[in-house]
Amino acid sequence: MNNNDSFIQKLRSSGLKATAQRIEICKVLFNRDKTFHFTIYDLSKFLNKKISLATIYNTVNAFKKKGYLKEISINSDKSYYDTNVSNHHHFFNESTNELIDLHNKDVEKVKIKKNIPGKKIKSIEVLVKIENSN
Amino acid sequence: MNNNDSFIQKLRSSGLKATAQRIEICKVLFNRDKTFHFTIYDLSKFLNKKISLATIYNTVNAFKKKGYLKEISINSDKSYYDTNVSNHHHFFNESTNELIDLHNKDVEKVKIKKNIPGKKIKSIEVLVKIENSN
DNA sequence: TTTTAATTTATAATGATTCTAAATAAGTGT
DNA sequence: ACACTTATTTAGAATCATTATAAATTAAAA
Repeated sequence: MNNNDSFIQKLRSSGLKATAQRIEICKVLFNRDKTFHFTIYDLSKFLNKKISLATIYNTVNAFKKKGYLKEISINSDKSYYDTNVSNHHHFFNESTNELIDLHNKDVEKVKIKKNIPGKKIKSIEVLVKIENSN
Repeated sequence: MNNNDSFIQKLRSSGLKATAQRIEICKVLFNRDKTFHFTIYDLSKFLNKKISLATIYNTVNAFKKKGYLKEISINSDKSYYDTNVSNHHHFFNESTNELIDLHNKDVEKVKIKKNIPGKKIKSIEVLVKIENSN
């Protein structure tokens, strides 16, 4: 089974049609050793005008809904996404607007001593903002 | 010293001219018992069309730069601000898009076991996403 | 009071994202 | 292989938050 086939399976198994565009996007996003942090603009540059911007948005939103991508919470004018959908955290380099993974093992378990009645915790996200230390 | 005077002092002491608009905005933001979480849209509703939207943006940005307001990191189409500029964290109710303070004393100290060479940590923010538990 | 620079403002511009609706293509059944 | 149904793609328009512009106003200093 080659790479494309695995993407086709992945797409079909979640009820998405395996279109050429989605497979192309899968290749950019998931054929990687390390996790990929990106904006729509970043992704569109990788795709090099081969795919319409509307489709890129549609696909990223679809993948997010299916749990293949995760949106990262930072205050920015644009959305950042992460191919690492497991539980983990981030450094955000405010000098370069760059994200760096911060694995769970590198953060001592975050313990919340307050609970909100009638609500349950969905996720706990730690964002460590960093800057040049000179 | 009445309230306005204290705002005038506050503004002047940080090199901002004490304009009627800024004093009006100070009253909305800082005459409160509890901290105030808001968007520009929220604030403009409180000000009830008395002040131009451009001025509201300018002022919020100026106050943020001076450290009177803090921007909160959540992935949203708009920016959220907080009148509590001390070190603390947040719950974000995903059902209602509402923010709730999570004081430092209610979070066990977040310990980061990884450091990025040449960078220093500027802030550590914890965002606890919650939803209805039924 | 005069002066100067900061501020306010309406409006235009920008940029990210979503919407629209027509054309295309995937997957299903024959 | 073929037709059918429905999802998807797409260009372009629309929307929404935010910033820029540039002329009029005003605060604060001289």
